[in-house]
Amino acid sequence: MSDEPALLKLLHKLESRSPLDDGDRTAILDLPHVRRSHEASAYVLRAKDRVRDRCGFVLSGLAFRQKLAAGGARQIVSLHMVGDFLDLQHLFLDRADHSVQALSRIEIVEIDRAALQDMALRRPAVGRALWIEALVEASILREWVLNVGRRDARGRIAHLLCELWVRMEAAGMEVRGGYRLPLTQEQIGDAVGLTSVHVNRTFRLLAEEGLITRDRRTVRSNDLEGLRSAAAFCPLYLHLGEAGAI
Amino acid sequence: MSDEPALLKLLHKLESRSPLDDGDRTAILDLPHVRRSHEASAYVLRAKDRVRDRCGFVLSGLAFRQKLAAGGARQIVSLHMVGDFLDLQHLFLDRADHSVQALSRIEIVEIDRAALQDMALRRPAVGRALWIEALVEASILREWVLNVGRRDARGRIAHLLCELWVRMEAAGMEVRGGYRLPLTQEQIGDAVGLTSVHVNRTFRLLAEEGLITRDRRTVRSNDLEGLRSAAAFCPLYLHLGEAGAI
DNA sequence: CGACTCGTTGAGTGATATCAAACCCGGTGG
DNA sequence: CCACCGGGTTTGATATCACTCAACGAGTCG
Repeated sequence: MSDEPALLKLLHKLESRSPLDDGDRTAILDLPHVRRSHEASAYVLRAKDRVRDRCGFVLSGLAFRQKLAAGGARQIVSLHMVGDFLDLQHLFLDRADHSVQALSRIEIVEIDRAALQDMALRRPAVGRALWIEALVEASILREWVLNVGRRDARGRIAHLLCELWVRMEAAGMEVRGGYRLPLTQEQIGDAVGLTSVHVNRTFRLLAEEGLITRDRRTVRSNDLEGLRSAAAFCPLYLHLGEAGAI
Repeated sequence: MSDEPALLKLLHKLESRSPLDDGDRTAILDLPHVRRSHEASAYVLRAKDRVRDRCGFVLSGLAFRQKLAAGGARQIVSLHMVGDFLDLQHLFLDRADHSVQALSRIEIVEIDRAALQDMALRRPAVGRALWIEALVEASILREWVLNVGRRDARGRIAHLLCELWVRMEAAGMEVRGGYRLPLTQEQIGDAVGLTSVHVNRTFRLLAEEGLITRDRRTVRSNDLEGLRSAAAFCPLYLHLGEAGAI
């Protein structure tokens, strides 16, 4: 339970994106850092604040990014899990343009921001890995714009479920025919631009179609193909196959 | 009309994001490059293609990024103008997750991709500037998710108009009480997740409210404050004040 | 002048929101 | 062990925003 494993996880993640040499590896493992955890719904970062001098990397649990519209409407703009960076999006920006919040209890490593900036700019292999991380996140944002802008309720939710399915698998989480989704229906609505009531009805619809089954907060599917086609899900945008150089 | 000015424009853009030294400047001006132009609606890059080995930087004209949903519905996920990079989003990714298309006739400089990657990874000051560019673009994407997910038609269009207003001014384009918006109403709809018919009605509504006036494809406003408040526009997400380090 | 694309408008429909109530379940305290 | 409480879920009834379909008008290009 030392914090050695924490940086190892970070190392593995980066290495999966770009080949590193020994210098890179030891530099990563030498990064000044602190382990922390947040309770569900705790803020990791608040919109409009000055960006913190530590950068979080998720070790376990889920988190999300959030923006508020006038009138208090909320939009969740991304979801994050093991192996995701929480502050890469602000690595070189000084004002937070959105909030980051824990969804469930999460554990993170906080890395010194200046040190991470330095790695990004002065260690090409690490820099490449970080670039890829940031670019993939932007790609997911584009898919979310499409999701919210051009799919109906059924497609939106099906797509969200497919995306999480694939991302969780890729992140090495336990996904065997289903997974735990610790979002309330209201939060799901905030992620896909719907009302909690309509999310509920749409879940029922998907269940009636035999595409999913639900129990508490776990979602399962015996018909993943059906779900994918309901979502018109194409995982290219997750850039999973690419290690940066093919 | 040599292409000297092209790289100078690029240089100025980068310098506005991060202070550069002489070595950076000459490296930028030495970048292998080609000047090109595209006719309106020409593709600069197609989704699912292998990413090209040149990176475009806009000198004049407008371009947009686009994704298709099943059934042919289209979503425009971003708009670009002078001083924007067209391929930064794929700088370290190998498959295009979206298409890039010219909106009006555009002029671009195409920079050798490997050379730009190299600058990003090996010239810290330039790398920082490129990071900021990419991160701001992601920030705009988050705002678009919010726009499409949580604002009504009036708010969405007002917000788009405000964003373009501010970005065009910041890019040094001529904006004096109004600007030319070379999008068809259908394209505007594709950008904000509405039908062209509804875009039309909403424009009329905004005009009736005295928030805008239209003539052909130019939009003007005598009541920018009113328009901003209709959009609940807060320009923080454009990160214009920040040079990267405050 | 005809053909086309884009903008405008009307009428009818449909998807999603809103409001409100009941229910379910886990947690807490008597 | 039961009663209660509170957040989340489920369901119904109704309202509304935005979509669809369809026609017409206006500008542009050959």
